[in-house]
Amino acid sequence: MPELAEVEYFRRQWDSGFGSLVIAVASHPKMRVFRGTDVAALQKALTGARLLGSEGHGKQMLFRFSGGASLGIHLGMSGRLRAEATGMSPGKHDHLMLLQEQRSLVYCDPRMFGRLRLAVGNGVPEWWRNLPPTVISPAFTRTLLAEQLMRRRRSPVKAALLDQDLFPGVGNWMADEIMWQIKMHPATRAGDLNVLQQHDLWRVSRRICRTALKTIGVDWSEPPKNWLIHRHWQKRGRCPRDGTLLDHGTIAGRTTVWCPVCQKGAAQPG
DNA sequence: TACTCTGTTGAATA
DNA sequence: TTATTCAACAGAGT
Repeated sequence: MPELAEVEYFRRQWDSGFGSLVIAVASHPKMRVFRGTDVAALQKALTGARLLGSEGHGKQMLFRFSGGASLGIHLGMSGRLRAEATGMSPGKHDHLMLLQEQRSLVYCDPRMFGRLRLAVGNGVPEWWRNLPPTVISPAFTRTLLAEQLMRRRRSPVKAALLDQDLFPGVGNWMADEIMWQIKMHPATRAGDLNVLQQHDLWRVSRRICRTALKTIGVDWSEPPKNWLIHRHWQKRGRCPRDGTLLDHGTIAGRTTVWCPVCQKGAAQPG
């Protein structure tokens, strides 16, 4: 589920815990989500610490605690965050629970492709430094995009959209949404875009990120009715623009949906 | 039963 | 060597 806006929504689910102490930490310490992380150290660092705030960057999140500890969370394919009333015991997939006086902050992840990590001491964690510019930031310039498209000139544009170093936070549905809104076949080679197409990609990807953050990211409300996302997982979905039966296939290793009429003109996959 | 999946990684391949 | 594709991870839903 979680792409840019979904991650932002889940990050806010822990806002109610800001300013409160973590009384105890419950975990499933042997689960895959803790790979590479010392769970005992994590429990020790967070127990008795106060949750100060959080930041998001693409699909990554950082939660800051008093005493200098930072908890990094990536939701993977099926991770979620929620706040529960106190007294709940962890469910099968609730791999980390931060117990506070008024609530419990829960990380749940059935498939465990997500990841939890800890940094202690003051300063920015090593894994939170040198992050690429977010799509909606001023540093995400047309020039930067053009350079990166040229570097990956032989790969499909869809693969470039899924590259977290270039479009942090963009995932499968957002990539398909962007390609559909700019009316370009997702298998188009990155190096084949002319200047106008590059500009379209830049402008539309920023607009889609902003709009998704304002809807899904705030309260899980629906993005605009005419977006492709609403037809994306329908078995026989039709293009919101022209009603054509949507085509689907695997591009850049991922399920991809596109309209064969308004997104034609590029090389076919395979 | 068999096949799907909104993600990332490291190995295999071109 | 460099860039891209693929299999693996693990569980739930169809």
